[in-house]
Amino acid sequence: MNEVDPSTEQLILEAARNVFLQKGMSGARMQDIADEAGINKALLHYYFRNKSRLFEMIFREALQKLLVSIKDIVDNDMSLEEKITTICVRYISMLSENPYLPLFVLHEIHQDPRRIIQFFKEKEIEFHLQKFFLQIQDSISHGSIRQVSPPQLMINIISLCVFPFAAGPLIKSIFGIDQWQFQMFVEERKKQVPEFVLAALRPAINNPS
Amino acid sequence: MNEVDPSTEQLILEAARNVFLQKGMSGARMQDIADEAGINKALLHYYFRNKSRLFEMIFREALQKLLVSIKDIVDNDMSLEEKITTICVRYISMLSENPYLPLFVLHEIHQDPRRIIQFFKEKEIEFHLQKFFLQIQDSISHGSIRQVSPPQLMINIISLCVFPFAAGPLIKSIFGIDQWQFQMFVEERKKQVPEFVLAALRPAINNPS
DNA sequence: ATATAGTTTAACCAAATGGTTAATACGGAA
DNA sequence: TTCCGTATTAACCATTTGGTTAAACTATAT
Repeated sequence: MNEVDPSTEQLILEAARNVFLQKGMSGARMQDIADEAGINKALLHYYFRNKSRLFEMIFREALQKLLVSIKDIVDNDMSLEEKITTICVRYISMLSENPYLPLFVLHEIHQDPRRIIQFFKEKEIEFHLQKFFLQIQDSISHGSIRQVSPPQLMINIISLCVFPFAAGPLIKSIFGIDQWQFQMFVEERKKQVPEFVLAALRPAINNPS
Repeated sequence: MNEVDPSTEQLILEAARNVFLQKGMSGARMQDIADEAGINKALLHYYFRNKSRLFEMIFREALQKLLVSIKDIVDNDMSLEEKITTICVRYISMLSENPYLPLFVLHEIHQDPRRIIQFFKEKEIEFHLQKFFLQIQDSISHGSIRQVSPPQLMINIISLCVFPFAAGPLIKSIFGIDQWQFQMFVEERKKQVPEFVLAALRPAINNPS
């Protein structure tokens, strides 16, 4: 009796996830979510007080998936080269299964940047970031990669992984390809992007002084 | 009498631009736009039949600015290296002055991908694209850059230029920097990105067989 | 069986929102 | 001055939308 039937709650969350990720907070209608879940609209308010709360659940979950998976990948003892390759491959894979994640999160953060403030207090993103930056600096000092600003490099890597998903429909349209060909294109990037980044980091040919 | 007072129409478009770029189609309220323009809500409907039409104007204009500036840059007789550098510098500059453009356009295309179909019929994007791809192929054959898929390379370049703007608020938050420092960061990218791309394209050191 | 607690629904409500209308202000032509 | 067409507004309307309520349903324990 005191136990909540998880299936309904999960059903709603699943439906909300679909609708919110597709239409965003302002574009989503509670009725849409109810329909998608095959339940009455009032039931949404029974489980989740209001639209904002329901949205919050989905947004946090999405932000989590988007940021924490980076943290997890970065936070281990691989070499920089291995790490970069792993980030790209795993991150592109994750996004292939959640292609709407980036645009959704970016759009909602843009709507209200306060949405992230609290988040970073909890997780220790900055800490893990610092460690990664140090590793980059070490590789530079060591001469194994060429001089580059760690934050710039990091944004470069993220850009190359994430942007194609945010721009999915545009890319399909420009290249005149369908969903399936797009997936091939993205699959190809799992090889291309790490190659590209590592090539960009290779120290220039020694000047023969 | 027959002449429309341009100032009011422009005033509305300016206001609509601000509001739509900030909040998107579904998040924008006609009242917001009227307020922003300092006029009555009915006047919006007098000049532009309805919300969709007004939105269409702004969206087309935005898409135009985002895509045509690429075309213009790509369509000249520079060397590939010059062209890449020019694209990055000019495109990042343009986006610095229109930072909301990417997220707005990407989000609205995602909402309704049909919005682009018509657009590509008019412009000859594909044609210019083909020319650019051929130039890349030539450079590869010529051995002046290493083997790389032209579409992948193109998406790489666009990603590196555009993504930081789509992720502006997120980047500020992660790095704990303010608007001004972010602008510095972006300014720095005008150098970093072309450097990065050209380094990635430099042919590998000859294998000494 | 029936009381009880959690679950689900149909019907309803108030506010927000896109859009309309009729009346008014304005500015130049006659 | 007096028209007359354009520009502008206040008031209004219909629909949508987030949210509420009270009743009905379900299952379990006694």
